[in-house]
Amino acid sequence: MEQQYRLRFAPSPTGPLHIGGARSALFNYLLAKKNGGTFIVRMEDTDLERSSKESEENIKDSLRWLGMDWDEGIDVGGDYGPYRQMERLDIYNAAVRRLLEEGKAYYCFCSEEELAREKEEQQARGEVPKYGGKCRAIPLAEAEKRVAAGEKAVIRFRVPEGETVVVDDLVRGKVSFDTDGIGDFIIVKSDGIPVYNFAVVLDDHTMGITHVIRGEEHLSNTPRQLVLYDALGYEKPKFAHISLILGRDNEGKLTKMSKRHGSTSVVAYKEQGYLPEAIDNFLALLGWAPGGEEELFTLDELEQAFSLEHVSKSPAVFDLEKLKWINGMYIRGASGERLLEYGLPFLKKAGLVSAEPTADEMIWAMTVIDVLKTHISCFAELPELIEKYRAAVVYDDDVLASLKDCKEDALAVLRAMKEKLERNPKVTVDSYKKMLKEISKETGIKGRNLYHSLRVAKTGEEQGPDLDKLSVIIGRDLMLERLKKFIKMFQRMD
RNA sequence: GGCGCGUUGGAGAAGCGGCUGAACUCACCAGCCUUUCACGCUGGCAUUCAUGGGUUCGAAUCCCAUACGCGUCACCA
Repeated sequence: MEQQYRLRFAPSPTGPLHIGGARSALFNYLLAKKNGGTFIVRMEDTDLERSSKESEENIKDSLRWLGMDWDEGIDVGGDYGPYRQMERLDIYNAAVRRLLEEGKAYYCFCSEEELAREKEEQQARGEVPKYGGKCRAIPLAEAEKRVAAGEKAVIRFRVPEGETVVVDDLVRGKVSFDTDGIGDFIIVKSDGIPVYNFAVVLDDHTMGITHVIRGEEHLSNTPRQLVLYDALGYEKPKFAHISLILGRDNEGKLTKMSKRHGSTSVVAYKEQGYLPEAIDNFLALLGWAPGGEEELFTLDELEQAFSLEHVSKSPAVFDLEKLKWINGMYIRGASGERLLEYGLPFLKKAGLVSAEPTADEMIWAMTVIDVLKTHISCFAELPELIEKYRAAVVYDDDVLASLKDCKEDALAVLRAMKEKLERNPKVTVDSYKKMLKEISKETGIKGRNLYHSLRVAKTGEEQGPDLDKLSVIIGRDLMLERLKKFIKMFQRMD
C-alpha cells in the first residue's frame, strides 16, 4: 500500500508572505504534487499580538498568485479542519488535559521576573539557561486549586531527563540532541493559548501530515516536538529542514535574508513586475538543484522534477541577478496577452498610457512591449527604458565641433552621408536606412563599425536607439523630425 | 557559552572512494551576429574542493582536530 502524502504550509499571519516562506511553501507543494499527495494550508495564528487579518489575506493572495493552490485548508475546507489554530483550541485543551493527568505536564506559577532572574544567574555562571523546575513537584490537585483561585499559571511539559532525541532528517540525516539541554518548556501560555511547539504537534498529527518541510531555523525546535510526539503516543511525520536563505548586506557579509537586503516579500516582487513562474523557478533553485543542465522549469515541470534528494544542506544565497535573468527569460517567452496584462499597469503608472487606454494606446503599448521585451528583466524597467529612447539626442554646433576629433572611419561615413543628403535631401525613415546601407557598401565600413563611427560622431555618447524601435516607441513623426535635425547638422558639416 | 548545522569558482551548484585532469547555470571577459543596448551563437573563466592531520593502492568524497560562518536556546512562530 502506497503511502498517501500529506504536506502542509503553516505560516503565521504576522506579515506579508516573504521569500523564505514562499520557498518553504513551494517545496511542500512540490513534494505533495510529485507524489500525488495533498497540499494543505493552515494558519498558525496563536500569536494574538502580531497576527492580523491583512497578513493572512496577503499570504493567501501571494500563494495563489504563485500558483500554489492548496487542496485543503483555510478557505477551501477539508475533513481535518478547522485550519486556523485559534479555532482548534478544543483539540489542544484535550491533549493538555491528558498530559496533565498523566503527569507529563504541570502548572508553573513562576513569575516572569523570577524566570528572568534565574536565567540571568545561569548565564552568569556560564550555564545553559533553562527552566530550573521549581514548580515541577506541585501536585496537580493543588495546582488546579490555585488556578481556580485565579492565580496566573502556564503549563510546562516535563521533558524526560538524560535522553537522546534523534531527528531523522530527510535532508540532513540523523541529528541528535540531548534532552538535558532542553529544560521543561511552556506548552500553554498563561492566557490559555498553546505555544507553537505544542500546537504544531497536535495539528500535524490530527491532520495526518506525513512530511514536514520547513526552514533550518526550526531544526533545534524539532527535539521538543519529537518528545511531545512520544508523550502523546503519536506517530511522527518525516522531517526535512531546508537551508536558510542568505542575503549579502552592504558590507558584503552574508546573513539571513531580511529587510535590509532589499525586498523580501512576494508582493514586492509582484509589484516590480516579476512573473509568478519566474519567482517559482527561482525559489525552487534556492537550495534545490535539478539533475541536468536545464535550469528553467515551469511549475508543472517542477512538480515532476522535484526531489528532496537534491536539496542541499548548505545555505542558499539570494541572487537578484539570477532572478532577473530568469524573469527576463520568462518575459521573452510570454504570450502577447500576458505581456500586455503585466506590462500595461506599469505604462499606466508612468503616465505613458491613460488609465482607460484608447484603442490606439493599446496598440502602441502592445507594440512597445513586444519590441522591448528582450531588453527588460522585469516590467518595472519598462517606463524608464522608454524614457531613454524618448530622450532626444540634441544635435547642435557643439557636436559638430566635436567631429573634428573623430576617427577616420567616422569622418568617412559622415562625408559620404553628406554627399548623399545633398543629392537627395528628402528623407524618410526608410530612405535613411537605405542610405546607411549604401554608405556601408561604399566605404567598406560596415555593421558595428559603421554605426559605431556614427555614434561617436553624433554625440560622443555611447547610446543611440535603433531606428525601427525608435519609430515604434516615439512615433514615426517625432522620429522624422529628429532625423531632419540630425541631417541638417550633417549638411552644415565641414 | 551549550547545542546544532554548514564551508567546492564572484553567485547558485553537481559530486555519495577510482568514468572529475571538478558537470551545468547566472555573472564576468573575448569573439561573432546585429546600425545602439539587448537577444542569440562561439570560446574563456577552480592545477583545486576552508586548514591541518589520519584511513586507503587511490579522497572533494570516510575519520579526527582547528578555523570561520550561521542557526537556536521566549508565555514568537
